[in-house]
Amino acid sequence: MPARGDHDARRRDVSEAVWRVLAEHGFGGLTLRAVAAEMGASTGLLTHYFPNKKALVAHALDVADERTANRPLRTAPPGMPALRAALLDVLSLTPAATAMNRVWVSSWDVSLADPALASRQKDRYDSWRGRLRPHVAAAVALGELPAGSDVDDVTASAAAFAHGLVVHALFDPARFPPGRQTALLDGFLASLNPASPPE
Amino acid sequence: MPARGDHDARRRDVSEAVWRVLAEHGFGGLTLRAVAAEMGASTGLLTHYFPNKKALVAHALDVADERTANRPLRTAPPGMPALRAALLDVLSLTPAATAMNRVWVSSWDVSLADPALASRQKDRYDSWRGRLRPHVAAAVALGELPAGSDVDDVTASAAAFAHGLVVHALFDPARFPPGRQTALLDGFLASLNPASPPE
DNA sequence: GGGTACATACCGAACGTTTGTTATGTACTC
DNA sequence: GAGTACATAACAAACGTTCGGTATGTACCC
Repeated sequence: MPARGDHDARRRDVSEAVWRVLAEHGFGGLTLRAVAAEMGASTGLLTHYFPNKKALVAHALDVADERTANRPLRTAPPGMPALRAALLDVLSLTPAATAMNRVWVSSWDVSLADPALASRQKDRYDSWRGRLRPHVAAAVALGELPAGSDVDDVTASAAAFAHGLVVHALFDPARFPPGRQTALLDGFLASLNPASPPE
Repeated sequence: MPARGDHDARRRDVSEAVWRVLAEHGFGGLTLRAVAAEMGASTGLLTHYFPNKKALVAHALDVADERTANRPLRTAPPGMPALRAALLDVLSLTPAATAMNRVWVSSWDVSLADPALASRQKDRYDSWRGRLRPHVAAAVALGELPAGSDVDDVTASAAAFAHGLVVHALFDPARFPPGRQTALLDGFLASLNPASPPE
């Protein structure tokens, strides 16, 4: 029996079961019974920790977001290498990352349908771009990007490119293996600096 | 009452009602009764034309795909202008295009969960890149892109960029109004050619 | 330290609703 | 009258949610 006071830990356990169900069956297969079965518990447990299904989903996305933020990130020198590393962290280069991306892409449906979730999703990508931005700014300062570059525009472009690549790789993993994803990203980053030769 | 023999037309009517429901409530809100109500009919009509819900959804996606292919496209000179036009056709520059993209993004959840739909979606994006590719090849031939460019890579990058932009614009339309989407796309296309100055 | 009081954690069943699907009925066309 | 094109009604299954019940803790009193 779990000791008292690990209420939050239990909620996290539930959220991870939610995550596992989503990774396998998508939102269409996400039911309270499926989640309960996934963690070997009853639906009573779920309702004990969450007022309703919507709250359960929202918390699962929050937990995943937090785990994404706290996972071991690639380290790289400031400027372009750091930007590259941050974007590589997002691509589907490992099975775990692929499963994660699969769920995030799936979540876009419910997020678009529910204003509250949509707002949260907007904030998420907003803050992601906010974390990318300093790297772009550093790259400009270091002369790795043209002096006239609009930092916000470059950041938004890089974010869009990475997310688009995630989607295409999810549907056609054979055509977008990790090596090609990396190569495409490198090509994109290289093209941002007109001075560098395409080697 | 519809005349006899327009069986396919009626199926298309149904699919467009499906589309409208999806645009407003996502797949979580897609029920046979909702579709029937949307077109002022009964569920009996739906089952008369489709064996089950899955077939109904699949056909709706096919019809939308066909409509996407046959819609009035921008015309532009071969090479980069044509590529730009083709990508602009995909962005959320009008309310209609936004609604369309919203549904496509939503469909990614079910598509990822169902192997049959996933395969179809893969083919769709495959053929889309196939339609983009000639423009890239023409741009290389015309000297608008570096002679050494890998046509497939550039095509894939452009497709990914556009789709990523679609997603970000859907969640944060205020930050990605049509003008900025166009500007970001132009910036991306300009960066593909190292020779052109950033004006 | 035993006994009472109460909160927490969870199960398992039940509730009412909604779902996709099927069956039946009706009107119109050829 | 056979067949198409629907509406209407009914179906069982599955859904989210509610709820009574039980087990297990902690807190306090004597």
